[in-house]
Amino acid sequence: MNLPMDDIDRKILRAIQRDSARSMQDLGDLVGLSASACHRRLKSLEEKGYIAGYRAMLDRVRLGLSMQFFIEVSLVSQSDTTLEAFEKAVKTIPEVLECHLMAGQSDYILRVVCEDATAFERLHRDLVARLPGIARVHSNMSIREVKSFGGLPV
Amino acid sequence: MNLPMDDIDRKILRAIQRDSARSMQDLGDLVGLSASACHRRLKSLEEKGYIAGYRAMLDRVRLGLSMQFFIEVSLVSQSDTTLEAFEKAVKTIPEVLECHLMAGQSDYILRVVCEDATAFERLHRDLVARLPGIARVHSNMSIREVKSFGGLPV
DNA sequence: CCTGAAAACCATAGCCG
DNA sequence: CGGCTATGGTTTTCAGG
Repeated sequence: MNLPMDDIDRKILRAIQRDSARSMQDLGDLVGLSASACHRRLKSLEEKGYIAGYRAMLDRVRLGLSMQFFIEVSLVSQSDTTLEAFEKAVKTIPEVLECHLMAGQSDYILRVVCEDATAFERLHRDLVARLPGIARVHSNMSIREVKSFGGLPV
Repeated sequence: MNLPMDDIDRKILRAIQRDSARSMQDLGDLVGLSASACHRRLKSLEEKGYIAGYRAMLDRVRLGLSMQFFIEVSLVSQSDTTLEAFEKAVKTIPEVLECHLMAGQSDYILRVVCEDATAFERLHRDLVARLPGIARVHSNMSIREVKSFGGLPV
């Protein structure tokens, strides 16, 4: 169940994490297999849990979400209740795309997006108002996505 | 071409960014449309550039990439040549999933993944060796993904 | 702009090397 | 395990409201 992944499996994973809209025929051609053999491999990889799902990637800028921030948040305490309350609240805010609990000082890093400066002011106020237990907030704006997520190294 | 996006379009985008493997029939049912009408809407959204692509999301932990870092990098200078050399090099390192040029001090934030502490030591040395113009590096480890990317707010 | 049916296409299972 | 073939389902197109 675990390790038996060969070069063809890796090729399949590499291919579909860049573009999952290909036909089995095309995918097979790409990795050097017939469509049916390729399909069998893919199903097996899915069953073994290597594939978490299939999604459409939307164009952030096209949707008007041109600003992106990494916001560092420190909490007033690191008690379980404080952390749990914060984490529960953070999950309900759509502009917060991701939230990571960081090693070191029990800080969080949030990745947020919004339309423009006005929207960010609103969002910032909203975050401070709705997230409980905040001690410090520091916003870092991304000027440019130099390298965008293009898949895991497999 | 730009604004005419109604509630059904948004429902379609919300649905496919969570799961793009549904049939047109199911997607149509979900948004209250026949398969053909839904298909026409989807094609139109693609043509208008709202959809950047379709991808398989791989399971990071299942692939053994259990560690994740946000690495802050400062460069020795902010001349165009320094920045360009750094950015070109950063794109070639597979473990660097993303790289952002940050506002403020011409710093970068890199999101990197790796297997374990040993792999991180290797990767860290590799980064310092291969990325030109580095003045300072500070690695922040994510202990836990509190909220994982689940799509843009649309 | 939608629905519903027809046509083209594709995923998928069975069977044999 | 992989290839080939057949079939059922899905996407995609088209006629009509």
